[in-house]
Amino acid sequence: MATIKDVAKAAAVSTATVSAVINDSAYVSPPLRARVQAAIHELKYEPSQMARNLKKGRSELIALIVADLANPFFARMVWAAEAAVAAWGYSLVVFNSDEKPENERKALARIRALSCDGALIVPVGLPAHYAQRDAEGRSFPTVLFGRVVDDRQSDTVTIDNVAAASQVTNYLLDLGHTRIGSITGPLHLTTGRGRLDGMLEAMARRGVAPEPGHVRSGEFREDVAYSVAREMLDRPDRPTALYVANGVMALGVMRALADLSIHCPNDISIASTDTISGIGGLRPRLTRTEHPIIEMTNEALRLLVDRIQRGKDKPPRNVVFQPALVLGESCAPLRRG
Amino acid sequence: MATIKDVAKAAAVSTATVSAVINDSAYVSPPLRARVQAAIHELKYEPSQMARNLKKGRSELIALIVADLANPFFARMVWAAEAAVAAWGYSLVVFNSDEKPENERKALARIRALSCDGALIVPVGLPAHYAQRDAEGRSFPTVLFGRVVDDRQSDTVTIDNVAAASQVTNYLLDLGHTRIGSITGPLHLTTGRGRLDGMLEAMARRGVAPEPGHVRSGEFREDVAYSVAREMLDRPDRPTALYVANGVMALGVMRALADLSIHCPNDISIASTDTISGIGGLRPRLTRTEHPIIEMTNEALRLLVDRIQRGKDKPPRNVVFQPALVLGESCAPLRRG
DNA sequence: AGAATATGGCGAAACGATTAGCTCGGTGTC
DNA sequence: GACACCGAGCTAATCGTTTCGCCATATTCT
Repeated sequence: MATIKDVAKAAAVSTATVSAVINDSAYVSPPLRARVQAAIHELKYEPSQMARNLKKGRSELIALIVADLANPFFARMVWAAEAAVAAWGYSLVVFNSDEKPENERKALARIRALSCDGALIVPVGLPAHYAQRDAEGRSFPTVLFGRVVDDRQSDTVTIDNVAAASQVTNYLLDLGHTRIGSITGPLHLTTGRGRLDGMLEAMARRGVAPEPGHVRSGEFREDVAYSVAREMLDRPDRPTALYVANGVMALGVMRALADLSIHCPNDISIASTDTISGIGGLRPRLTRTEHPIIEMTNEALRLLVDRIQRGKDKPPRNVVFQPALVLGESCAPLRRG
Repeated sequence: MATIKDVAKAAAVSTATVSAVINDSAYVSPPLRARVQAAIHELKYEPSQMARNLKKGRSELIALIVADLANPFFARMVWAAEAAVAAWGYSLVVFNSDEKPENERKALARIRALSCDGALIVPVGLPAHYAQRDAEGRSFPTVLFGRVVDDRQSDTVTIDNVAAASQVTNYLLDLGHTRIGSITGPLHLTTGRGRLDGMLEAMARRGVAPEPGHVRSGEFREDVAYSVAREMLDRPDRPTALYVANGVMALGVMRALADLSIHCPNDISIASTDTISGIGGLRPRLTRTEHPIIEMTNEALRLLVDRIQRGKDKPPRNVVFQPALVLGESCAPLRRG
């Protein structure tokens, strides 16, 4: 590769002038500028981003750590993040913590080593200090996404999980259901806990409560939801309606229903929270809340880039999005008797 | 951040010694080593990957350009690639060309600027010279994935598309179908062209050919497949079986069938090539070929890392994977009459 | 004993850019 | 004509590492 020195030599100017031409950082007379540009073209010179980064102390890299890359929800987030990051002139480095604190720790170390300019993190959920302050007391630009952890340093972008679950549950209650069950996510995550709380609250407001055994917690995984659903639904006292905590799990539940020959919505009503691409082909269409994941990701990156480019010392901001209820055909009014 | 100089000063040694301690690159006497390590700990020193990279001329970054990040197939590939890359000690920078040559060009430029050590590329399909040789004639380590383009410089990892389509088509023929239609991918891509060719070949071997209007090409997108299917299938002379070129499109076709109240497999048999996660919840289960995307991605990264670490001048290798036919319930024998 | 050989550690030159500070003519003002 | 001022371009220091070559000292060989 040609370096800036080669160009300087070829154009018979100093490296400072070449730099000025490249960056438009100072006035260079037309003849010189032309010579420099000719030399650049001639030598196929491209400035080394690495050298530039070292000097300027930034890397134009933004890191994304997601909790589960195999989950289509987060895959979609990667898609949105790549586009947003590119639009801001950065590149995206992707990490998968796979819900394991250990992997998250490794990724964070790697991010510091690469001197990424900032990080968008779907935390695994342990209370942690993500926005570690360095020696000078400046904190590393960080936006936490989707899950709330006890971190008063970082910006956060989340969805109102309680509201999402309440909306869905109220809809089921309005259809006359009272024997409502739920397959929840992990309860140490706000996305798991909050959705269960929202459901319980909504039921409590109508003076009902789920029966024991009708609320089962699991992981946000298709196969786990499948087995939990098979077990819960293959008995006479099964619920008449089921609230499933996320889209991936809903797929598992639908698969279980098919295997058990339970018809939805005739035999049981199913509703869920959040959505995943590909769910569109499912019949019956699922009644669910949709989360504006693209808008959320864009907003998160707006916050992040703002923190990178403007001050790192602004107070943290917390943006909460509202979910929207979308009706499918997976729920039916309770049949008496 | 503390630098190597600070550490050297604190431990009263030279920076060379600190470097030797960090990298284990030379013998350092126990007392000195201890002093240095103490200083490192004391100052919370972490070597700057950026400075290191500049000096050593590598970045420990591997780039991945996929043709369509919104496609679950490629999302899954990102998942596999992140894991593999991390296992090799690299980090993954993700780009989305969105099937646009212009975006791919930009991504390639960015990759060079970041001095990534290598790139795994799902090419948009234009004949191009990906493994550009630099001034010294060494080519940039590149592996092309999934689609064949005219590039004799790069390693490639692909699937045998013709075989995939043939298998599926033969299965439909064995069920007695002869009025077989197809919704194909873009024919300028080998994944599109090859699958159509495989289907036509298989039919030709049995002395049949699709009727005009029963082969329609589109894009690898759910919505495009949906509208093409609606149009093709909403007429009396519709095919009795349909071969759909990929998983995303199959979802769109199933959606069209539901809207048209055409029952699968009673009224029409559907089969497709490749698979996507989430398709598991679909009923009836799709008869399809499965592509070993994880193994393919792992193999591609093995080739890439090998090329990065061993010679860049080995002759290019081309690995072709074979698809496997997986039977679902979306196909039924032809009903005479 | 003196020469040859090893060995631990240091000094300083890279890597490829940016940028502060300087030089050196040319203008403008009084 | 002397003075300050300005603007284009250059020199050289710097970012934080790695690494080549060198220098003492200690060990071994003849």
